[in-house]
Amino acid sequence: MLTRIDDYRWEIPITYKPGMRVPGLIFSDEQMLRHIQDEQSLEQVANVAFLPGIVGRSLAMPDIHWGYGFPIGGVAATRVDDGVISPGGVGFDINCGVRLLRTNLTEREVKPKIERLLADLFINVPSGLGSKGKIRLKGNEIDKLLLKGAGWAVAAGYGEPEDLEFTEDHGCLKGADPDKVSIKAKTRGTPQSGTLGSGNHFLEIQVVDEVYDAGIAQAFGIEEKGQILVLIHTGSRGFGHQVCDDYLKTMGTAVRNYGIDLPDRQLACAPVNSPEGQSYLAAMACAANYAWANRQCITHWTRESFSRVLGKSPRDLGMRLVYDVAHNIAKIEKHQVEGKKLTVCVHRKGATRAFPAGHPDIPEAYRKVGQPVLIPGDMGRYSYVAVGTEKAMEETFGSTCHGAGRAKSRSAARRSISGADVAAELAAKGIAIQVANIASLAEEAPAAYKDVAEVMHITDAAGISPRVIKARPIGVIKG
DNA sequence: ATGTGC
Repeated sequence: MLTRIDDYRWEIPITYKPGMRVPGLIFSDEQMLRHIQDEQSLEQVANVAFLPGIVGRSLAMPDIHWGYGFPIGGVAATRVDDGVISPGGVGFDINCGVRLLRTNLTEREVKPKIERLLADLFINVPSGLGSKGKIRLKGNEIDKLLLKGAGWAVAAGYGEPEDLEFTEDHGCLKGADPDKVSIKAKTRGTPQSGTLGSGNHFLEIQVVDEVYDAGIAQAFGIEEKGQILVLIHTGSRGFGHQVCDDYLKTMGTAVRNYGIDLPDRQLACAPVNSPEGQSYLAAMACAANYAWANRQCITHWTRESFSRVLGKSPRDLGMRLVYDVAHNIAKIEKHQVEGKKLTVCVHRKGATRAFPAGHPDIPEAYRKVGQPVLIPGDMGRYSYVAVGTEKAMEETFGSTCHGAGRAKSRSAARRSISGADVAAELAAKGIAIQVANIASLAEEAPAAYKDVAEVMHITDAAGISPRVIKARPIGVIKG
């Protein structure tokens, strides 16, 4: 099924399955391929290549694993003129993403207070499955949040206007239309705004452990080993899930109405320019904005807790936002395809935008170095900051990986790993934890994930997102 | 990921 192009690129030829419109391209190496060879995820890469209007290649990042329709770690660009949009190419957790804060603090200052800090954060940042937040949205306030995203949160007193400058799309995707969102989605979303959620969502206090490119790190506000960072990983909670659910039904009907031929029902889609396609994009933008508002509120409470426990103002603590980037989203972007500038719908599902230096869509302060790419690992090992490149623009529509990728399913992890053992392992490594649900400790165990260092080795060597720094956790909040 | 499920 796979043809080796070079050490880090593997092709699924267009002839693999009749109906593929473009070849598949997987960024991986021999070692990583052993993890995925027997899974259905490669079949999903081939299936995505059937989508009407797909251009370039059906792409997969090194952290690819099986998902709904599209693989997680999949990227596909479709022509806006005559191509389709597919909710399965975005995922259930619309605008699941990562946000990184820098601080002036060092490990030495924080370590003695880590337990108090975690305890304060755990109370201040609502977390856990089905958890409700402390924001009370009344009347049509939810619609304003859906229209304005992170800007709503800042206007409501959660964070600083400067935060928006360092958020992808300033934390607000254009074209959001709350009228395209079901009452059910709004009902689920209203009490959950400003909550971390569960599963692999987390808030981590980390220490800079290795610096690969001091110049770029410096531009991002990361100065040295030992510096404290905060990484926040969450999405659009039940709201985005409901939006996805609603539109999968709509798209199921659209596939029949427009006579779209697909190898898998889960790839349900509609022409980008159809009423169904446009409605999904408008609802998806609402969910993206919900997630950005969510991460913005959590940022505010994080600053509050640090300030309270360390007895300094957030400004003195230097808790500036490095960046906030989505890894489950579809975006209308212009890309060079076979020598021509084309407007495409880039589906990034478990894939991070990685725009190069000079791109107008990245913050002015980073224009000379490129977009920060935030890659969470697992709670026992490390996470990375990388940077977007021109090569990513050429080869992957400006995209890269999004994390470690699971090595064991949730159920397999529960069967083979004990939560108590994980707690002991983390304690032995000096990593403090606060968990809403003890069962999630086994599911989220380091052993349930692949080594994110292997993933980053590939994206670095392939040139689509070179490493800038590595950070290790010293305190973890899990939903 | 998610009030784990039609």
